[in-house]
Amino acid sequence: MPKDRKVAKKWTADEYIDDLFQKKDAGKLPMPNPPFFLGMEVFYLPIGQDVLRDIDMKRYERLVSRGAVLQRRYDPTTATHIVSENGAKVTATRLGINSVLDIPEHIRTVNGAFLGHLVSCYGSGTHVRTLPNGRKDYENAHWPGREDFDDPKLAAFTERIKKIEEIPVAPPPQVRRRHGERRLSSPQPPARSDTEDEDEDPRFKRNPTKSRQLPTPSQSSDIISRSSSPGLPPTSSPTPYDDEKADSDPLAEFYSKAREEAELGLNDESEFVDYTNHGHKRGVRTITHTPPSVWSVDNPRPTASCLNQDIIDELERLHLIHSSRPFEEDAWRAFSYKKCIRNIKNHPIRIKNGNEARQIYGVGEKTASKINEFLTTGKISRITHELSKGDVAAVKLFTGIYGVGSHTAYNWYTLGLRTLEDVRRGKGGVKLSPCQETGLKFYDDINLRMPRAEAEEIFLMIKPIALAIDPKLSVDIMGSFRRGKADCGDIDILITRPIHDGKTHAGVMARLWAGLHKARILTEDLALPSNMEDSLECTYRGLCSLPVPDSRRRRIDILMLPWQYRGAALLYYTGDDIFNRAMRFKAGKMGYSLNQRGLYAGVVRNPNKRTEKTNQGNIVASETEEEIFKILGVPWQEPWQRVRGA
DNA sequence: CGGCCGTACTG
DNA sequence: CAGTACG
DNA sequence: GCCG
Repeated sequence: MPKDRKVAKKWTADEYIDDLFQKKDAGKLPMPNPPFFLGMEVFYLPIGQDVLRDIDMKRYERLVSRGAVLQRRYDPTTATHIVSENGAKVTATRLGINSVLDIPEHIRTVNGAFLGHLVSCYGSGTHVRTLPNGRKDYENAHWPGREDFDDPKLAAFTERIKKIEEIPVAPPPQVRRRHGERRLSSPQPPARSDTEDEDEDPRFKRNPTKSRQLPTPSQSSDIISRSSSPGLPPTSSPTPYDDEKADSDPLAEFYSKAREEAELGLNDESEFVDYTNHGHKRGVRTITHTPPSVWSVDNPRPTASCLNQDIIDELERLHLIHSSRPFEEDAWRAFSYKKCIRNIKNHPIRIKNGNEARQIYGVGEKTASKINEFLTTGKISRITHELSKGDVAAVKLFTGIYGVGSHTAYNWYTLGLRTLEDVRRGKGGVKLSPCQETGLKFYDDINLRMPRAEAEEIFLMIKPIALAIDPKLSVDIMGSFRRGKADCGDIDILITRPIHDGKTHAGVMARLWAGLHKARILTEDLALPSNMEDSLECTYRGLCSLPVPDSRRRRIDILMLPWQYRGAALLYYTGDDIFNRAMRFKAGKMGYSLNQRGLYAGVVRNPNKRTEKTNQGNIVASETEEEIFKILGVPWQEPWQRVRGA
């Protein structure tokens, strides 16, 4: 019984939620009116990992008794609200996402004070009429509305408010900062006002009392960020790096290393399969504070940190330079820089010199010395030199055209083309493929991300059209949408069909394609499946738009696959790409091969031709994502936790 | 020194 | 086949 | 460009 404080039962959140709903179902929970949380699905993130505070229990109860549904695990696809008293970084980490900015826009994020606020505003209901029989008439009642959750005093994360305001604004130009300069800290409104709330304990307002547990890197970086503007090092504040270092550095230092080493075939406590065959498993064991598993895919990565943002900006430039050049070596250099960037983003403490950078997995001698150059001189001469040539800018511009990669772009540059207008005019005699024509025509639209809501809206128009063709089709929206992202670069739809009645979805793609064009949802095709007519497995790529005036073109991919492959297909089509690579990499090291059709054992490859398979192998798993995770020894991760890239 | 994911569509 | 794209 |  939660009320018996004397008994002092320690409740975990899950237990308490279960208990609450049991009571509610049994009619034992008092249900005060009005039920103004009806329709809300809340993920409440209490402070501390295990034992609930009294205040949290009280709030849980209040939420449930007023009609809210509580999520045991965060699910962005159904959540309407997140309540968190934690800082942005801790919250992001515990939601399994990179940043609170990845929380879909429609989900309101509020702090714990919101409950008291709502109760005080609406506690007895506003405009609720009491009927003669004593019951209440809620017909014209005034419920807490959007504005209540937008109240800055109740907003959990000011950065989300900022983000919503910023949406129409174009991305800011990259500002060069010299060494030693800090970013302008934008005037941040106070994160929270110390409201006089009925049940607020001021001790818990700000500091996530880092409870007796080992500090995690994200926790410590959270504290750093809160001591000044979000995500930035304190200007001259009393939180010197050394203090942080003393407490989180030794662990933090090698988290990304551990994760990355993992990716490359070191070990995992639970599995402990000797993938490397090197025999000295102990070396890894000496790391006592590592997360339970060290494979990259096994642990949701901690929050991105902006501590080393200036360094990352420089590495991004190096990445851009090399990805602009159509040579294989450059492609791999770009690959390396991307890896560096990922790992440095995960590095929870400020890098002070090249030596420190060199300790980070993925940062080699060359990059470390470049970082050192940047930290001492404020610039990297190599970057200045390379960028002065002008090819990088042109290639970047041209590769923005769908269907134009670094080779084509670089050729055009060599031919003297510099602008999109040059391309349009066919300068230098360049000819565009049909798909590139479309890419050029809708250059701006294609390079723009769409709000999550629009992706959903388009999907909800497509789904019934598909189901009209065959009501038994399974039609899902995948990609960044399924990962719960607030905005989507494209719409990914996976279609398949159960086989248990002996029928198939053969020919559906052709009919759907026609139907979607007729409905004016599909506007242009980029790549048609080779055989839409009767294949069970095909890919469509194209553009679509909401069939209303002035709507933008959006990229859409439709993938069809046999039912048996559904799990592997979900896995593939959900991504993200880095997560997929890591899974495939791990599969490879374990002697499997993973693709969108399944996990295969015994695949033999031609040692000369990398992609060529001498032996197809036997399918081991493919019907569900879970079995694939299980066989690969990867702890289950929800789609929105599968984020490895930026 | 070789590997760095594995596949589908275009022309 | 090379080039580009997808997650 | 980094790693084994």
